[in-house]
Amino acid sequence: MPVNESSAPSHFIRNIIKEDLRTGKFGGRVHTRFPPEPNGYLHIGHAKSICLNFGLAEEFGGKCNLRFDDTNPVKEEEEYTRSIMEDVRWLGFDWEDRLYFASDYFEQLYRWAIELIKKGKAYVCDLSAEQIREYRGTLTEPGKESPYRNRSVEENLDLFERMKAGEFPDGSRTLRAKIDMASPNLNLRDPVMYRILHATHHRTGDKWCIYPMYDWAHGQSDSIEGITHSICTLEFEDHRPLYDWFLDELEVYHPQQIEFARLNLTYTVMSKRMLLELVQEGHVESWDDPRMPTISGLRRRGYTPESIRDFAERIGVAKKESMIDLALLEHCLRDDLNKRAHRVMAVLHPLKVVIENYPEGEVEELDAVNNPEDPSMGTRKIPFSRVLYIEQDDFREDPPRKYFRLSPGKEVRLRYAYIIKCVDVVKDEQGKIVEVRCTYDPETKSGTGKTQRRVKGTLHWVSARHAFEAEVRLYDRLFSVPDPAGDKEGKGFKEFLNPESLVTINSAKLEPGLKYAKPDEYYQFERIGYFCVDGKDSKDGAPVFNRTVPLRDTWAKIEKTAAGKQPRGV
RNA sequence: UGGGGUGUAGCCAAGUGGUAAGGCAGCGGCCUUUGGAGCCGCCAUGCGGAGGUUCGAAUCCUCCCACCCCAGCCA
Repeated sequence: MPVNESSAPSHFIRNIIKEDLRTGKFGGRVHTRFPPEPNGYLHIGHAKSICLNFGLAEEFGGKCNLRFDDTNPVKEEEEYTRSIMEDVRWLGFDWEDRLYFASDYFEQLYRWAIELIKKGKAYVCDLSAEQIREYRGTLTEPGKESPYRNRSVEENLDLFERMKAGEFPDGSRTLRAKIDMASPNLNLRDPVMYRILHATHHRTGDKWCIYPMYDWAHGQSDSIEGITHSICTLEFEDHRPLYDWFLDELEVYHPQQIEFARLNLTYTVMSKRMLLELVQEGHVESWDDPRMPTISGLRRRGYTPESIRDFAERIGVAKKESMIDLALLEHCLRDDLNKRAHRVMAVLHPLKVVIENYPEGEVEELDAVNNPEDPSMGTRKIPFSRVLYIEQDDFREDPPRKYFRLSPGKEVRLRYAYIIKCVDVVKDEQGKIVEVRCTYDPETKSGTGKTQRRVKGTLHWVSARHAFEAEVRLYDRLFSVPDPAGDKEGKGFKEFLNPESLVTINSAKLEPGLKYAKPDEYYQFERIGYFCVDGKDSKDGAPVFNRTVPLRDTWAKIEKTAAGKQPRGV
């Protein structure tokens, strides 16, 4: 066991495990499981659970299983199990040889059901779905017992056998646990254990036409696998008495269910239903659209597994329902990317700059550092010439106070190159600035140490002749309000979609080396943000760049507050 | 007016009777050839509320309030 466990912040589940280890409750074992239903793609909320389950096992020298909770054939697909395995692996976790499916236990579950019938603890019920609902009672009134509740063991055995044999149509009968129709906990009012579903299961095919319900399958699956701590979300708290009831009646190994609050993130929705809607109605391109909070979406957006794991650690684990600020996720991302991203220069909104006193036709190869945070990443050469592009935002004809960038008569440094001075501005007929004329000071070349002159601003740039043009996609939050799912007077979450969540730049000017950028590489476009190569739409020699997250922009903040205080603009 | 949960800063979150950790956000400042990064500092006389016990209460007791979950043959 790692000795550094104290370095991890404590949370209640970790405390429970430490206590169980101390008292020897499970013989010193820690065995968890991540149990997704293969009916959709994994999202950042699942990542919290994955990190918790696999992380705890790792921390205490235990094991964590990957188990698909595939008890409902009508909703589940092979495609989802594929993507789920890919996502868990990408996050950096390994279930080794412990890949399981609840459907692997159908036979055992069936035998256990017969056992309960024989004990008089389960019965076949002929009530329809609607009748079951009526008989269940309400939150404040007890339910009524089903007229089929007291069938003989023999009749139950016979009927159940015939249910399995396919003699009855869907919905005609169920197998129910005989518990207490007057229980204040509705889950204990004779819950359904099996329903008839003549559907083809993605793994068991047509072998079964009765399928176990979640409550009947989950605890027993945990038991079979020898799980010690069965961690799930808060809404299952009311199910725990049932979880315990089945295990106790069966007199089998009994894991401990522990519930924690699921993740909610500002400016996003997390329900599978809503995410599915976004995909099906075309509000996003697909499940892995870079604006989606899915693991595959985050991956395509340029998130690193490390940043997500760091995030999962920092948000903590508790029973309080919370809404985490997206800014924290972005902080974790930038924190990681800052250390690993390869710095490059890219001009998104080009403005031509001509250096009047720089010789026509001359080209210099300048040295640029690949990552100031990590010298081992080395340096590269970038071409400099007479005509360049700078960012339109980096020039203002009439600069506001504290504007450190270029403006008429002012000096600025070109990163890794020279200090230049703006001497003229060229406009078109509409008065739009189309070109800036400058002069450069040859004595100020970067790295020569010939001058001690300092200027306030440093701009990124790209040599016009050498620029490589590529498509750049600027992604932003998908929703424009912090809690799109928390309906403001009945408005649906889709009314809050951010119309500017994707802005495409067709031909940004990039430094030439970027032509060979590949997916899985992390870049920082200096002074702009972190970018990655889109894994789907890029081609060899024609990469498409996705903005992962912008750099923090102090100047934008200053301008914004200034605009707020003095609403006279410009 | 059933049952199960949860309330500590703008957002998370430690703390479990000895006088409110930490992170994010925010705000100052330093530094800087990225207005990035980094560094320094500030940010709860207060822990949902009211009583009570105690030398001492976020922690114990009583009552109250607010919010979330449960009436699928979904998970």
